[in-house]
Amino acid sequence: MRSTSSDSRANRSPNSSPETAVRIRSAAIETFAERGFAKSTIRAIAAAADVSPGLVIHHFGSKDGLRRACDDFVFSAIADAKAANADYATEAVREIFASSDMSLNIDYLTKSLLDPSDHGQRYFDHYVDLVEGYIRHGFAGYEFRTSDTDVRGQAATIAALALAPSILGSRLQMALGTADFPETMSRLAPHLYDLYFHGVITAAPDTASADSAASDRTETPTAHRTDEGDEKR
Amino acid sequence: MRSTSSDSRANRSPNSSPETAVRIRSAAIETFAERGFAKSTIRAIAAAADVSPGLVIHHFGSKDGLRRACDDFVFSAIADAKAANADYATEAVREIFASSDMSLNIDYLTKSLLDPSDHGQRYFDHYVDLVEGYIRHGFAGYEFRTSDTDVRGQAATIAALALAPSILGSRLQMALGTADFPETMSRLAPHLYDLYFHGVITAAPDTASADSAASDRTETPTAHRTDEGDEKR
DNA sequence: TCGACGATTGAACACGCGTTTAATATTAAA
DNA sequence: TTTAATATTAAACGCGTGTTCAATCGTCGA
Repeated sequence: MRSTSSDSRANRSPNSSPETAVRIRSAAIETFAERGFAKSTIRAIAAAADVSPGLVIHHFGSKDGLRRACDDFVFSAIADAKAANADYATEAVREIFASSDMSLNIDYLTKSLLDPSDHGQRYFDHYVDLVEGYIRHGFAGYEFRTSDTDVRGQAATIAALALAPSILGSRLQMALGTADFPETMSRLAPHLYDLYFHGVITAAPDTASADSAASDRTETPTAHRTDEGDEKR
Repeated sequence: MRSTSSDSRANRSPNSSPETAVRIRSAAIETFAERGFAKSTIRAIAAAADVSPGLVIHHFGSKDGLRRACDDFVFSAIADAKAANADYATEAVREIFASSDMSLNIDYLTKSLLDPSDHGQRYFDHYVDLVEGYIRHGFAGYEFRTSDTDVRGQAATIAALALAPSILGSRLQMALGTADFPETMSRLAPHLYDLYFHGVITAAPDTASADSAASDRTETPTAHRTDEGDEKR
């Protein structure tokens, strides 16, 4: 339980403590972003930061402590970026997270979303908030159809779908034969554009074929439905 | 610790290999579906199947062998279900996978999609094929807008988005306060319905506000864009 | 009857993991 | 200079993992 990072009292420590701690944290963020938390080993992170495994523990207390430090850093980095871009935002939705070093943070958060961590949930909730704000008040000139009865559910839906390309990035890349993630995204872009502007379904079987722009239903003929009966989950 | 349920010792003949192997595989599929491959231990699977860890290896060679057996079984189970439902299909897209025991398989494949396994990719490719077929020829009375230039990319896009609710099921459940996955899905359903039928964006900033139903673009003002510059991935 | 073979098990092995520990190096304060 | 405190490391500890191994049990063909 060393108090770390922010040194307790006036000590520019003998060696290079803060600098080294930052280097370890950076290596950890990269490793976590690439392999996920569970598959990342302290030894690998230590090697990437060119220090001993013991030093990682010394500075962050434990692997979970390291994770918390990374979570905090990434989260506030994104919050800062959001604040900075809030004004002259020129593109929509996730475009806020578009700067070069932000893609690393996105990878990190995407991985964080996939293993059951509190921070991952916190990030997802925050992201839903963000989308809800966009839906309600627009974003960068774009305006959104707003659900009459359940904007929160609408925001959660859009948020989940919007994260899919990042989460399935490597699968999409393989399926489409694209070289890297940006290329994959520009391949998807026109279809996302179409979907968000016009939808994809043009005709329903028999019922409800001509309900033009009515929002919100609770039970529908369901153009897209998922599991029905199941046990756990 | 060997407890009741299905007796294995007494009347069961010495060689109950096929039945036992099936029981192990079933336990493995459940465990993998719930916790993912990496976090599932052979000991846990063996306990769930009421056998010793060694027997799991004896029947399947290794943990990877067990995984392969599970992959094959789930994949062909889904293929069979698809073939069976191919005719009187009544709902769209993933609805084929809607029977009670199929939700387990979906969980399994969803997990398989998230860690880098060959079978996960194979499943994703297959799923894109499926969606592409629906887009081209319709499904159960639904008709889809078809991209002029890149149906494959369109199918991959829709496929990825369609998987998002399953992948992020627990996150959505927490964010919305829903009780279980079916409830979560019925919360999302109307918004998915709206999105797939009509889209969500109603007005763009300045450019391209009145292109009504034009499909396919290669560069757009991008209602939904993602990362731009990044290094790895 | 009897031997052989496969199913099955409990114990143990080898390994990688997060973490601990004892020792050393380095520096600020006295 | 001395002293105290921190940074840092190499080695080892404890644990959980996948897997191996020798032994046991039950069945079946001879």
